[in-house]
Amino acid sequence: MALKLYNTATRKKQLFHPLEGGKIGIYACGVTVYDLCHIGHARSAIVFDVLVRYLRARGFEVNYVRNFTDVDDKIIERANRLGRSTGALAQEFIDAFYEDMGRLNVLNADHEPRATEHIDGMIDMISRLMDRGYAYAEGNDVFFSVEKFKGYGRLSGRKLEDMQAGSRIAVDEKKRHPMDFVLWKSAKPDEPQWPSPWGAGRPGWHIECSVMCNHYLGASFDIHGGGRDLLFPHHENEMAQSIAAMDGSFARYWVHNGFVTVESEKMSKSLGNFLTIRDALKIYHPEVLRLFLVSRHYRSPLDFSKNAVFDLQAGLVRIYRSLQRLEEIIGPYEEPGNVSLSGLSEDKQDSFTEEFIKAMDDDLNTAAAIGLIFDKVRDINKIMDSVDGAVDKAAQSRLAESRRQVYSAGAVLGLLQVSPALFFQHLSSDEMRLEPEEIEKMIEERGEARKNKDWAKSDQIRAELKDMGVVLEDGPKGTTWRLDV
RNA sequence: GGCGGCAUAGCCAAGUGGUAAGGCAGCGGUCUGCAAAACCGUUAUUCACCGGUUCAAAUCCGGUUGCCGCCUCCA
Repeated sequence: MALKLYNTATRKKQLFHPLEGGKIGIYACGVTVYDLCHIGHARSAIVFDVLVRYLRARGFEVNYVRNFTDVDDKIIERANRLGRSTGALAQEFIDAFYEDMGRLNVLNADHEPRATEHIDGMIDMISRLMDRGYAYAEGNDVFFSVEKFKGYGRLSGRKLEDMQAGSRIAVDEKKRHPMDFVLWKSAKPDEPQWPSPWGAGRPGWHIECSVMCNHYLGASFDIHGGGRDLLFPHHENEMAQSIAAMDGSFARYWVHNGFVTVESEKMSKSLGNFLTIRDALKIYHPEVLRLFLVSRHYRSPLDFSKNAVFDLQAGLVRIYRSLQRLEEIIGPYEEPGNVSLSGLSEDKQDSFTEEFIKAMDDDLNTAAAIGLIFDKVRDINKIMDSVDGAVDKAAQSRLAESRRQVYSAGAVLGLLQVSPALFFQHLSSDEMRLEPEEIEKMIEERGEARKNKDWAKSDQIRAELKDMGVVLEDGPKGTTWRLDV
């Protein structure tokens, strides 16, 4: 079995073969830094994070590039409105991006270029397009001529003649064809600008990604990703201008993630159903949110609802509870430096790793992969139930192996990254101001009552603790307590 | 108007030709003084609807209905 990815360009799942041996170049469109990221940005970032983690676990050497668009109409507009520089505004939201994505366990890319760092490259590429006859200057603006590029529209599956350019927005009359798009915009007062052969100005949106792809990954590279909505016009345009300028094939596989909707509607500021990562994390544990975002296949729309997220939380709690119980039996988990899924199946009877790989190989079927983790957790619980008390060597090694599998799978998904104790602590961090000594004292008191078979008193103490958010569990080794989550 | 996607139990969600994963919730049981947790069993004769192909279809084909996305900045 080998990795199959759905390639938007061919509209099929295809076997993935890297351009060059064990090396893979991936470019994912990042964010425009004019505001906080929402959970849709989180989903996209997490999808490619999982892809990169998985490819690395399979032994590939991945060169992952993710950009920041730091010059753009919206940034300029907002900066002007706030009376701030675009640079400072962009930096603020880049910092916020790292903070929010970091909390969600999204790893940094290998290269995280900003558009403004590649202005020279953009001018070079635009010049090449001019030289090759794909671009024309009109005043101080430069446009890409879509009619000159054979196959324009092929990626997104549309024909020039079918598109209703300007149906919702007036077409710039300087364009020779309504679908022509801007490569270089002439400078306006109070806007960032750079000198160019066509006069001072700033780049159009699409050219930055073309240039950065080319700079870090070359004229042909393996995977280009982004949200479904970027397919057109952004990716179509990126591809057209890149191939027109550099030849090559540009991206060989196009991977697009589906949207997060809220109450079945796309998030948008105008609808007011816009949920930032930051706000979501006030309600949900980061891993709960991350689990939710990978619980559905990445290409499907994902509808965000509080109930759905809390249902998943209950599942994650169950996993962590098992891991916690496991620590009591075989000690804390020692994390290996690198996660590797190659050659993991020492036990031929146990197909967990094979099945996990099979699921992930099938166009990153994270939903199926999560199902396997739950199956494995049940196995672990079963073993723990059966050995309660006396753990022999065989059971111990089976438990340790199972746990390693769960954690390896978790690491590929970017989950199970904290200790069970920490997870539960964070999950119930509603500042209950609990005094462990006080709780222990009450448990001791209840223990006395139980010894005297004073069930009324015992149950009353338990009820009091329950009101405080503490759940008791009477086991063979005595009573333990945990926070109610 | 053009293009594309989706429809699986009370809810969430895998499954793309071989007889319905998993999670949540529910019910019954084991354990427990009672609980909690865990485990076991159970919950869709059926995959929006109607036709067709096939020995065999949730899966393929045609049609119908409903929902959604893109065509404008957007993850």
